[in-house]
Amino acid sequence: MANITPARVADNYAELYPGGDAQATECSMNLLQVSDLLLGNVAGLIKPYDVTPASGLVLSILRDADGPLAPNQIAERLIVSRATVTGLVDSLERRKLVKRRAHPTDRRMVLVEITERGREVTDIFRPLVHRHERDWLAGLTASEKTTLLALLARVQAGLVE
Amino acid sequence: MANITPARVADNYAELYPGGDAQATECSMNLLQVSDLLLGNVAGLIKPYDVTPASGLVLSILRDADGPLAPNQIAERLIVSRATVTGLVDSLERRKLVKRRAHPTDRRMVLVEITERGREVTDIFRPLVHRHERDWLAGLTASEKTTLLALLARVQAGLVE
DNA sequence: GGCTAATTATAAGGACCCTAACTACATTGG
DNA sequence: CCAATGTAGTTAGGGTCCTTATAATTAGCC
Repeated sequence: MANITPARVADNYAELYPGGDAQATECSMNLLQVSDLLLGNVAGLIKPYDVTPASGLVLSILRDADGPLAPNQIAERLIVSRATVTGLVDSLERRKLVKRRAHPTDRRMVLVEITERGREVTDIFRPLVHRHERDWLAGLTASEKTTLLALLARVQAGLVE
Repeated sequence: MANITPARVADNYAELYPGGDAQATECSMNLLQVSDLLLGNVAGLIKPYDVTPASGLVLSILRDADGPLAPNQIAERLIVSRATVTGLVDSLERRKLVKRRAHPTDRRMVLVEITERGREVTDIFRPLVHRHERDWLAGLTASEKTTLLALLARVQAGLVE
C-alpha cells in the first residue's frame, strides 16, 4: 500500500521564496491532498450505487429540497455553470433518479424532480457516507473539529475575496 | 459575484442520521469546498503561463529533483497511475518544458528531464503561487496555521487507514 | 410590437484520471 | 543457459467533471 504522508515544503523554502510563507504553502498543499483523499474515499464508497460525487450532490440537494428545483438553483448551490448541471441532470435522468418537468408558469424553465427511486438510492448512500465521515474524523475530538471548522471558514474567506 | 459561505448540514441532521456526526460531515464538506476554491484560484493564476495544476506539479517535482526522474517515481509522488504520468509528460514535452531520455543502464526505463525553458517557467509561476498562498492564508496567525497543519495531518491519518 | 434579460440546452473541447492489454526489457531460479 | 516471472512505459478506450460560446425559447417591460 502507498505510504502517504503529509506534504512538506523544501528545507530551503525560505531562501528560495523570500516573499513566501512556508506554513501557508504547507497548509495549501495538505488541504489539497487531504481533500483528494477524502473525495477518493467518498467516490469509492458510493460507486457501488452507481452514483458519482457530483451527481450525488445533485441528488442530495433535491432530496432535501421542499419540491422540484430549477437547474439554475442547482447550479448556484453547486457553484458550477448551468451547462454542467444540464449534463449532470441528463445522466441522472437516464438512470431514472430524477425527472424533468415543465415549469407551470414560466415556460423557459424546467423543474428537476427527484423520483421515488432517486429517494431510495439517496436514503441508502447518504447515511453510509455520513457514517464513514464520522469514522474518518474519529481521530479528532469535538473541540478539535470545532477548531478545524472555524479555521476552514477563515481560509475560505481569504479565498473568495 | 457568487456569495460563497461555509457549508452547513441540515438542522435536523441528528434525527436524520442517528449514526452520524454533524461536525464530521461539516468538516468534510468544507474541506472539499475550500480545496475546490483553492485549486480554482491556483489554476487561474498559472493558466497565463500555460501550465495546469497537474502539469505544474510535475514541473515542480522535476525542478527540485537532483536530476532526471523516472515516470515511475513521478507517479509515486503524485499518487497517480503511470499511465497518467505518461500523458502529463507527453503534454509537457510538446511544450518543450521537459524532455525524455533513455536510461543509461536499464533500457526499460525512461528519464524525464526538465528543460531550461521548463526551469524558467517554473521559476516564474511558483513564486507567484507561493505569494498568493501567503495572501490567501493571511487571515490566520502563525500558531493558527500550525494548528491547521496538525489537524490536517490527523485527518489524513484517518483517511489512509 | 419590440427590445432586453433570463433560462435551458447543445456543441466542442480541455483537464484529469483510470484499467487492461501490450511491448520491451530485466531478473531470477532451476 | 533459459524459461518464468516481474517491471517500466505506453497505448487504447473510457469516464467524470468542468468550461465557453452559441442557439432557441420565453418573460417582462416600455
